[in-house]
Amino acid sequence: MNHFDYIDQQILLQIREDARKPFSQIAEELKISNSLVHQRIRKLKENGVINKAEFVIDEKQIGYKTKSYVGIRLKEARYAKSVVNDLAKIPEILECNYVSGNYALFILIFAYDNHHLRNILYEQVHQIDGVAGTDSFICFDTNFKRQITLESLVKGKQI
Amino acid sequence: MNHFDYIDQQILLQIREDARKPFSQIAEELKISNSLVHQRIRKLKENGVINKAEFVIDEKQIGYKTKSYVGIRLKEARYAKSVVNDLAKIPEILECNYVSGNYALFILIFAYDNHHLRNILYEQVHQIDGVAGTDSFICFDTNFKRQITLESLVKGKQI
DNA sequence: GCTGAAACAAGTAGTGT
DNA sequence: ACACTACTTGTTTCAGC
Repeated sequence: MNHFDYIDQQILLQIREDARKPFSQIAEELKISNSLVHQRIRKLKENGVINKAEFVIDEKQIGYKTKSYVGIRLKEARYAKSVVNDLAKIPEILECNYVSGNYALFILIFAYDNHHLRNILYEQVHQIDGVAGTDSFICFDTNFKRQITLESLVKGKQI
Repeated sequence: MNHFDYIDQQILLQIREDARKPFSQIAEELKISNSLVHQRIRKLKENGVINKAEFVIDEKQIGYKTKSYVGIRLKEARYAKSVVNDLAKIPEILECNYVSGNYALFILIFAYDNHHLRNILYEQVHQIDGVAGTDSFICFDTNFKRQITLESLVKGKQI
């Protein structure tokens, strides 16, 4: 487990909201040198706390209007690995997890519309060897979507 | 619906993978001026296609080991709005959607461990007025997690 | 572990085609 | 819609505390 101090926490809070924020500006606000900001960010990368900076694309704006979570049941548990492999080939599936409960796998799909979603499920997912059935949870609206809190992050003294 | 050309597509492909990639470098690779890169990105922002750049934080590295999707059933549909309001106050809930199917709401929770998850569900979520019950889909492993494909984005000629 | 200065690279804005 | 130039700003490295 990593150790974070107040500076690390503050840097993380800022860059996760704006990955293009100038390091020099962060330095100014925290009243530290910009080389220190640089150093800390390098260490956070080395420790795998942050990996990459991404511009967030609004899926709706580029035509993907239907978002749906889908639970997948398998004929037998041993199919899991090969099913995951086949699911990975479908570009509209953005996330795939092994889960507890009624389903073996739980995936996230973005499709152009409901019809497109239906096609992906019936013509692609259901054709995969080992898939017994699926249940869809189509998202009518996303009420909120946010990043994890960092308030509890600082183990040391907060200056 | 927006119109995208080859340049827009290429810029999006690059900055969504590395939001800190110098615009001048993108310009060089696409053999255009860096002011054009700048212009295009400004337009993509104006159109809401991209909104912000975020550094991706690895939740596991900062102590959140348990990821779980949770379906929520309500006593009556009319509770939906106030329940969403109360869910938003729980910081470990990172996403909340209205969905079709067996559940009214579908949320994503990150907790320190299974015990912490149990506490959040029993002591917080289940106490909310209108919540009838929940089903948890704890993620044992995330096989993949990726961004949407942009191959189909270009409506015009690809040079 | 941190700062400060200096060399270098990138972002920005205005002008012209 | 795009490129070019001049100007401003940010990044990065390294010697020194």
